Amino acid sequence: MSGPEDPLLITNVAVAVDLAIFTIREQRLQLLLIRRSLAPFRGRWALPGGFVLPGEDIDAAAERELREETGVQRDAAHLEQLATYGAPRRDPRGRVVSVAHLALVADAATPVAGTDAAESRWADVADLPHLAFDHDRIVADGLDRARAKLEYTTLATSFLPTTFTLAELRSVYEIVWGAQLDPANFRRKVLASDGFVVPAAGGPTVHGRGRPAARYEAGGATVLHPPLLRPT
Amino acid sequence: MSGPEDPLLITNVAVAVDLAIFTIREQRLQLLLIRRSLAPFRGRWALPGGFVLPGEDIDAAAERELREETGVQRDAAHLEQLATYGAPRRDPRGRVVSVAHLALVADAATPVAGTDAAESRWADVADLPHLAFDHDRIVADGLDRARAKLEYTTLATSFLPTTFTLAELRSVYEIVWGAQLDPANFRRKVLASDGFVVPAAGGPTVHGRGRPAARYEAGGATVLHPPLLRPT
DNA sequence: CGTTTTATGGTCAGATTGACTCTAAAAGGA
DNA sequence: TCCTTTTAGAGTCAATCTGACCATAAAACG
Repeated sequence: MSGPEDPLLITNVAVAVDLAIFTIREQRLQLLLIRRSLAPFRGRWALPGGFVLPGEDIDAAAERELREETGVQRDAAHLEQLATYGAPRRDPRGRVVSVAHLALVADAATPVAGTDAAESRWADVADLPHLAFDHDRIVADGLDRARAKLEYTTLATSFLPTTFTLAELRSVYEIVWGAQLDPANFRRKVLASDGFVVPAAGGPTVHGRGRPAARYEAGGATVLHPPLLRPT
Repeated sequence: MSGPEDPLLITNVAVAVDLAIFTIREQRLQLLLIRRSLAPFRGRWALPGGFVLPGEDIDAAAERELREETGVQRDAAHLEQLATYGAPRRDPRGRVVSVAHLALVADAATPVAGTDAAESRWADVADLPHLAFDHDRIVADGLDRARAKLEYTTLATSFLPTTFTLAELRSVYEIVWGAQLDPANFRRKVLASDGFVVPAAGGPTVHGRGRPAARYEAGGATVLHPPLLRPT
């Protein structure tokens, strides 16, 4: 593009980042919500987010927000840009362009505490309230992205702690996709995918019931060849 | 996110859209470039783009730019948001956040004429000059996206006119992926993909050499089940 | 100590894939 | 006209992959 040659064309635009932060808790896919304490949409639930600071990179702003809201460091979670939402009237106070991000975090590492005072909670994705602004759409887009990316990337491991069993990994897929997978076939495909998972050092788990499962950790791979397709 | 509660936080940010417009001409994947007539990067090639007007939706701005640069209407091409680039120093004049878009257009419908005066050309993707701003990265990201989306969507048809032969469709894949595909196997997979292509009304083509091929047109499908994976 | 539960290894028929072969239908040249 | 060249399109076949199962292993529970 070109620069602001004509200052008259420059709208006073504010740039924000909003985060759709997903995790899996209690066997359910959940999303972090913040209750707005200010107008507009005061009292309404919304995605965590905030303005990009002067001189701050957009990616850095997203990382900062993720850290502020969950205490999660960049390397302990997956964070990627989702899409940018800039309809003229999406914020009644003025032109605000929001660069939405998708974050996947592990359960253990995401206390709701540590937030900047505002009330927050993990909400079941299957039972979300109507959100402020255009955040309903952002969440829908984020869900689509997450579900699709499980097929051809190793992203599912982002929902899990450092080491995990194949049953836990399968559970991630089942919860995100809302479909049952055959344990034996899932194992075969995952183990055949080069670099998806590698055996972890420690011994088996004590899961409580059933035969203890071997522990694995994420391998170096980030894309899956071939993909692990959703059941039709 | 929340609104501009503190006016001091609002940087004077300009929002632009930049377009990576790909087409296939002369059996090569090409990208539309504009030569900058103003500083910065004056004389350097860059992606077409411009500022989002006050009150204009970002998507609308992208459609407008596409129309201005190529004369292509929205429905005759594929246009999607790619990513947003907002590093603080990406534009030396000030903070400019660019919402990059990816466009795929058919050859016939894209004259370089009709442009707003600036010099423009189609450049081979394999032989691009060093572009202004961070446009090299935008192009690389757009290429990755396009190559990946050919696998699991019917996007390849966007490069072709309304009706086309399977050889032409295969050629799109081969040019974008830079790999040869077996004609017979390609045909089998495409015809087996429900709604990818449907036979066109008109008779066969006279291609010049060889047996004339049947004409097809894009079917209603937009995603491919199963995907048409790149050769390994 | 038997029952239940889950992990993990195998089996098998059917579907899919990649590599090829064969025929059809045109153009171009001798 | 007839032969050669070229590409479209149908078909074959072995290797691989997939989904649906079955079987055994290793724990907890009563």
